[in-house]
Amino acid sequence: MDALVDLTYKTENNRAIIYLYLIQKILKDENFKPYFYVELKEMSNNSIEKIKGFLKKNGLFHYVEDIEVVKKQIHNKEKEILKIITKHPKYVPKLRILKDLDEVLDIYEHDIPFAKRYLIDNELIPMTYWDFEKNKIKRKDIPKLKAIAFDMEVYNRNAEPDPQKDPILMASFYAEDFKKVITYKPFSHEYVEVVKDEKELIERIIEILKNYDIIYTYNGDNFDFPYLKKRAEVYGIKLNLGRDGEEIKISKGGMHLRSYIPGRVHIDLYSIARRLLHLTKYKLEDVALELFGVKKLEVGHQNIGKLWEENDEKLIEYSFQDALYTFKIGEYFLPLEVMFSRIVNQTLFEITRMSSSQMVEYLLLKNAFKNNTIAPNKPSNEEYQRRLKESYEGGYVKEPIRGMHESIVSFDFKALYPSIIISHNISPDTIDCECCKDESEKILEHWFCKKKEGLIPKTLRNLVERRMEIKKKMKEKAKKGEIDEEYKLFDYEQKSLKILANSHYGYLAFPRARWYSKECAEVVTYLGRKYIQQTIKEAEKFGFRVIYSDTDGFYAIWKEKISKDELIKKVHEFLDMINSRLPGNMELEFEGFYKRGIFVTKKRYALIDENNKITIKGLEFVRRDWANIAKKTQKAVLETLLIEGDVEKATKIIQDVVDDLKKGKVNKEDLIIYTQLTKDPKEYKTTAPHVEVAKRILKKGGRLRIGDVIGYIITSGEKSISERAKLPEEAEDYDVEYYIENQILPPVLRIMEALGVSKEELKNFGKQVTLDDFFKINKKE
DNA sequence: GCGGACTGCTTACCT
DNA sequence: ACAGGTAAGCAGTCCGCG
Repeated sequence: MDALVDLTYKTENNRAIIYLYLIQKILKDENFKPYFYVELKEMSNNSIEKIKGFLKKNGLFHYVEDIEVVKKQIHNKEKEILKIITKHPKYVPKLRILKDLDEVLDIYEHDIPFAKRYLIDNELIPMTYWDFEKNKIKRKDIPKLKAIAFDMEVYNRNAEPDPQKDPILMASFYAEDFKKVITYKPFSHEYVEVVKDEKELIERIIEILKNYDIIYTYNGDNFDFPYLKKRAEVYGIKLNLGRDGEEIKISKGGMHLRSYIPGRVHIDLYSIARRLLHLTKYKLEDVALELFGVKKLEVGHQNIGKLWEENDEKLIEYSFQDALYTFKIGEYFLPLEVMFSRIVNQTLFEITRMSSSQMVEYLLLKNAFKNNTIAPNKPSNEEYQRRLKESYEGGYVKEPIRGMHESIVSFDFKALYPSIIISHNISPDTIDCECCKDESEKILEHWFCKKKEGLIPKTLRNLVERRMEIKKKMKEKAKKGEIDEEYKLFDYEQKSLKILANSHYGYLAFPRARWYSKECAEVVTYLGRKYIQQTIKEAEKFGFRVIYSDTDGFYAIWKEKISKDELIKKVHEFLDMINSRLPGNMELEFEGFYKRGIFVTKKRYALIDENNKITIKGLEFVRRDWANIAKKTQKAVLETLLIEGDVEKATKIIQDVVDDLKKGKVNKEDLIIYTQLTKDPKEYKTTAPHVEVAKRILKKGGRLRIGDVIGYIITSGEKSISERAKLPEEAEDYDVEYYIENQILPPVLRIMEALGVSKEELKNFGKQVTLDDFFKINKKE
């Protein structure tokens, strides 16, 4: 029983050999050859001879192993093209020059990495117990792999650690069978292992990591492994961590680094957490708190050197917890990533570093290969720039009826865009086809092939059908009370299928996509708007009052007072009517019932259900760029209004917070405003608080990366807000007026105003509780 | 010269 | 580095005003 864990290729005798790393052994495939396609203006022996002549003349012919004529689907037609098979992947870039020949129209699939190509062309599913004789799945459970979490602490002297000078202090490990902090200074802690010096530490790290299949890190791609490598170089040690003794490969993947260990799976959880969670900050402790509700011990990077010198055991505990929670987070994300790896058919290492558009693209490449279809090329830079400028209309958003509503029901379309794409066969290879030109019905001047299913609808239909099957199995299991391991795996699988299905529409309009089609994306949103608007019209006709709608769903109340049971009955009558009219697999669903809801503006509202569960959308409470004190106050006000409808009490809450702020009774942490740095501080055209803070951090020699989230406090003074923004550790006070006028009051006042509480009324409430500053604001408008 | 209105840039959200 | 639609803050500029 074995499974494919990783795959790469190596060069032996100038030949590329595919290495398949299974759990038990390593297999080699020496027969798979790199290739790409050449489309000729005219397929003829003469043209082929000219190409060969050109290659010979330019000393390129020895790169070519063979040239075949193959029949492929290209530009929606079957056509003979050349398949140029080369002796090594590195020759493919050199042979791209063929593109410029007179005889050649274009070249294709010349930029697909060789190991990925192997998985596209071969039926082999990674991370699955596989029958290598019969070439099929043996079992669906996740292969048992030995996993370890790894983390290092590094000396620092009030600045970024410098790998030329600053040593690694300790390494922590967490695995089921190995929990240790290894260092070279005596510390007393149950998990400490002491070695002689840093050199021995590095050797020990290598020795330990070589026992595991999966290595979890938190930012290991960009920090731990590159740093370890540089320190190892200082001692002349090679990081031969690979299964076959290969060295770790640290390469640039776009703006970031990636640390690849052949034959093992290095999973960096930082990028995964950023992709799959939705948090204010993404430090290890933030993620641990979110996922497990535990407060991890924190020491702050700048204190590590000091703690080390003081021999403080806290450092050991901190380091140990880093490894422990990295492991836990790894376990948490692994199943979903395994499902992506299986569905997209790429290795776990690659999958954990792919964006959703990349996953969609590799899935489409796989399906295109199965359909004998040539993949379109990635856009040139000019084409990319052209695409960037293209825009089109998106989803429909209805202006909400502002204020409080009671007994609200919500409806939404089940997977609106995927179902539109499938039902209307919308795809770059079906749009405006020659064969259906005289098709009577046109959508935005376009039509879609009626004879052949497009690549994207076909791929989507496969995802949707697989998901429905799994959901069915899950239902059966749940009925039998079998909420077991298999059930949980089904759940991960259906989740990953859903995520992939939902990514296809965005991919169509992604300017770097191979299968880009603005026209297709435009038709999808057009039909989406049409369906939701028609459904809203029908709902109104039926007797609902639609309060608000956004893209694929809407909130409604019944036109007159009725009981909840009657309302739910109306809901189902309406659904039956609508669904009987909808085409294909499109379906409107009942999403939920809410006792009350406050609608403020488009994309900003709050609801409460029968269990007093509150849902808040778009309001400041859910935004990271507001101080916690402002968010907490808004939440308290919303709760009071939604549960009790008591405006006066809400006013009192606000007054109390204002008083606390004035008295300086508010926690510093509650005053921090978090804002993401989205570009290099130099690039900003405007002055903004977080940018000013970022510039100061850099001036002091601190490290900042694009994408980092900066926390700051507005301190008192006369200058602009940006100039008064300070890092929490350097802020000595806070600007009371700023926090009252710019943080606390705007979010709560917007809600009060939505309820029609006039400024006059607020003033009166204020007088009763002797508010003073509260009214200053009201005066403002 | 002043204050409010308006604009551009920016962020983070919703679907 | 999947899309468009949207609200809102801050900084800077415009505009009216005897």
